[in-house]
Amino acid sequence: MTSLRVRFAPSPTGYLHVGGGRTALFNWLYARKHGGTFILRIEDTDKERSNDTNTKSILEGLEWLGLHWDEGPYFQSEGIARHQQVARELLAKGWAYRSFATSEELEKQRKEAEAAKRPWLRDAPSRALSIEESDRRAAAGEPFAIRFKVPDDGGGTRFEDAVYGVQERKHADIEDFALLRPDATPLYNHVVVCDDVEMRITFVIRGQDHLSNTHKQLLIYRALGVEPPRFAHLPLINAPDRTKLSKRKHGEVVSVTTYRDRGFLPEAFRNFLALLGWSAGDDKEVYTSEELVQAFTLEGISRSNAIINFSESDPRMWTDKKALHLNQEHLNRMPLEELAPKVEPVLRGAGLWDDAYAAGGARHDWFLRALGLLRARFVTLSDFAGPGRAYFADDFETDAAARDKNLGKEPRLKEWLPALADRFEAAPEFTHAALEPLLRAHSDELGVKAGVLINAARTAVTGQSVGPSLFELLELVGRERVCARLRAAARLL
RNA sequence: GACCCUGUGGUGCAGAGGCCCAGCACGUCACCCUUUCAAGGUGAAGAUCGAGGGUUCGAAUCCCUCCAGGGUCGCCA
Repeated sequence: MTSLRVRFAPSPTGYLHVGGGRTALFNWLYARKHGGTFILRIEDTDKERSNDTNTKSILEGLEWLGLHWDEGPYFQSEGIARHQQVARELLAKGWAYRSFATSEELEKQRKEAEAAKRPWLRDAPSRALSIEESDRRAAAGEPFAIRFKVPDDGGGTRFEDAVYGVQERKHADIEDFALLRPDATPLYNHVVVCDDVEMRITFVIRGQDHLSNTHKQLLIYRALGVEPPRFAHLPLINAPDRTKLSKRKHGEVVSVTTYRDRGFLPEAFRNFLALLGWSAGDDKEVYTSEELVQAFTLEGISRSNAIINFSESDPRMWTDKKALHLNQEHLNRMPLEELAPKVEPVLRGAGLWDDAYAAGGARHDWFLRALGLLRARFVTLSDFAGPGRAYFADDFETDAAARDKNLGKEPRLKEWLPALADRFEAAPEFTHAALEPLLRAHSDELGVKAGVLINAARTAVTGQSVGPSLFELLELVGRERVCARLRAAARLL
């Protein structure tokens, strides 16, 4: 009885993208739900394309997502000697053969196969070589790759995928794939099996792009005499144009760290990712992380590819609206005490942080009230430093459209605003309950609709045309700042 | 080309033969509330369930064909 072990095995040929993030998430959820071990393995066998920067950014992405691994990161490149050893064993046992065909010869073979309308399957001349002849040529220093000798027996491979169901493939449809290059460096299909065996992986959860590769890997398991793990393949995530997501084509939306940098909550992003290709079978959409772990099942994974919607031209749709919406939900449902530490780094980054806001600090309660009031209309954490800037600093910008709409149309505001400030100055207490009658009385006396003053005041005090209820916001910002801003706005008219 | 997978409103998902003249959410639109709104409330539009054939008393759900999209076929991962 071995315990459940799953792994996420990205190759560091790029940063962590959303598809990878989701694969990692599903592995993590599965492990968490069943008390298994979640392993991280970096597949860096392709030295040409792998680099440390990418590895770092993948780890960063996973950390931000909160997908903590129990073991690793292991680096595939560290096991090369073992991979080579296994390949030599396979060769010795007759499960593989030396493929002496040069690149040119292979290309020729493939062209001939194509011309004959047959798929290329084997390096037939090499495969037909006697062991003695093969040994002799190898000893003579002739370069060769090692290829798996797919049985010629009319049989096939079969496995039951947890998502896609029973999968069968005839040996006659599987080509003799290479295990080792002529320089003895190992290739993907071989390495994955070696490492999954070495790490005693019991369940492989990965992208659907590996579905057909699985048959090759099964062949290796069989040759090795090792019981293969179970498999679950995940549908792919595509771009709105239905093509594969790529940074070149689709830009930053595909990178997990973009979501971090744009003020996403990791739990919200996990929630979004989980819903891309999975559902509990009901209509529930907003999940806390605990609920997600509870509800997650492989059976709920769908087989069709999902599309992540976004638009390069519309900044409000820089990523999927659903993701944004989910973030807003999480932002608004989260206890304020939990939200506060998440907003802190954002404010720090914008130079808006005050240590008095911290838990136990003099202004902590005020800070929580501010977050509570502001978040109803905010979507991401970044909003606190953007449209929310005026609540934390005096050097905020006034939105041009807001100024035109609320301050620019009524010239008499030049007098009305300072007069309002005078009234506020004299108010016995600066609370929303006390402020509202004051403003309304003021507008009555002036014979204008309260809305004119209310909207002008909102823009003067916060720089925005939208925001929380004015009187609550005034109370929050405080008498001194409010009055100063009302007068300053009037001076600029 | 070969092999494999998929196909429910714009998007993400429900739906596992009758409860579906198809549900939820996002988005869109309208209205209400109101001091604003990218907030809240209410409501509307939007799907001949890829197409065509079957099976069945009855199909989005089962079968066949076709079409479309995706994946794999590398001495990439």
